[in-house]
Amino acid sequence: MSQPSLLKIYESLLSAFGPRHWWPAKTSEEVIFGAILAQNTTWKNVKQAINALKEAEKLSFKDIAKIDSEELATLIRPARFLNQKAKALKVFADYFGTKYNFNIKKMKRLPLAHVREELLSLYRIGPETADSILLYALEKPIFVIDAYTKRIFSQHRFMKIDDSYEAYQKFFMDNLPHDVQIYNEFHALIVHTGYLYCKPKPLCEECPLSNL
DNA sequence: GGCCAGGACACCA
DNA sequence: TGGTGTCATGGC
Repeated sequence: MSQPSLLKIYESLLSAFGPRHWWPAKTSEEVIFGAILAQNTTWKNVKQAINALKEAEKLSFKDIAKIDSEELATLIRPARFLNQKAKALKVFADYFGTKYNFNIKKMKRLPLAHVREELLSLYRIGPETADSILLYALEKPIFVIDAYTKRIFSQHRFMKIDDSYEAYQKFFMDNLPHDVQIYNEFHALIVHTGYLYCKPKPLCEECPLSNL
């Protein structure tokens, strides 16, 4: 039996769940906060940290550049790894201010590969965080791979669970149109599917992907 | 009360 | 290079 195409999987998830309207943030900067804070953390905890920043009126990198590290760590405490993530936000704020004068439009104008390399050089910005920023904040056509993607697509035998981030990304980008909207929606649908059906104990019989 | 989340990184062989 | 420990919260 041949495997269904990625586009077909995308379409069936889209019809099962509808558009996810990602990323759940009001501004590009808020996307970047979320991308850093969401590392290996539940979104519920991330929201608490973001709300704390909002209430303290610190949800902008201009403010993060000025804030004391310990105060920042306290605000983002619910998002785990507070000291590391506080440092990551400070480092990003520094970079964003120095290089782009806190202007997201300046970043958007540059080529994807150039910005990706810059992002990857920053503290605690690895491939998933960099690509989330590129896709959801800067609207660049790059596919985001996360733990749910690996779980779902290894379980369905498209890939092996231990295949590299780059291998997964190549698989998706070689088999889908290079389209920001599709990459955005597909990854959002994968996370939604994973959250509902592909926890460590999978609920495959209830998952829409089991019908393919 | 234990398990685990929308990772990244350091350290060691 | 790859394998493993660390980071140090809060919801279910």
